[in-house]
Amino acid sequence: MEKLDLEFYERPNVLRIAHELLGRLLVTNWNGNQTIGRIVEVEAYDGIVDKASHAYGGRRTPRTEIMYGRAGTAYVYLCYGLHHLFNIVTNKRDIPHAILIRALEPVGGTELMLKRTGKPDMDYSIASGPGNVSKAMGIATRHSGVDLLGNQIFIAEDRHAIKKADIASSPRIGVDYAAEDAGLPYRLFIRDNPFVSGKKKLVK
DNA sequence: CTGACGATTCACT
DNA sequence: GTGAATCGTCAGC
Repeated sequence: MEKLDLEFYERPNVLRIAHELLGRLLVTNWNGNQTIGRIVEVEAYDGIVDKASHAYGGRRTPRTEIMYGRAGTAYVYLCYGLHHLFNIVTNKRDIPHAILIRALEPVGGTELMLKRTGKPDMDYSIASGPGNVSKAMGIATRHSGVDLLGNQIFIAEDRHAIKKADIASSPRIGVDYAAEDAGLPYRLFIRDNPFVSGKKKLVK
């Protein structure tokens, strides 16, 4: 499996990268256990100009500092005290772009995913929604800062390219606080994929 | 030091 | 549709 490289992550257009992440494989690897999921839903966060981003207005805190670092790094944070949300840092240093992975279609290590999530059987919800993605993949806040060019967590190329026509967009979920930016179509997902989270309300 | 709250999920009405 | 779970983070004192 070929990893996506630094050039891929360092590019300036976060929406373009988000588009290109769809259909690719997220891999986690630790304690001799590997899990693999195809990325079917993402959200782009456009740095300091984006009111929905933790880095809006150039806000820097110990937690968000990761986003100002090198592209191709994991940014994981705890949401609502219980959910670990996994993001990918993009663009050059000091430009805090990030992409939230919101849903995966299980590809490998499904037994382990079932064990981690406590589900008796495989179903569409196993890695649907950002909290469930992390749970199924075994990702937690302690992985914030992990290098995606390494072997623990990485994104792999995949032969099957996603056609542009198969990608749909909508406003992002749970960012109503972001005023005029709340309506931006920065949530991207593979049309008709049953693992995509939420209700189906297509924008285009 | 303190309190308010979140890029959510799930069970329940 | 509504509400509880649950705790690290951060602004404000």
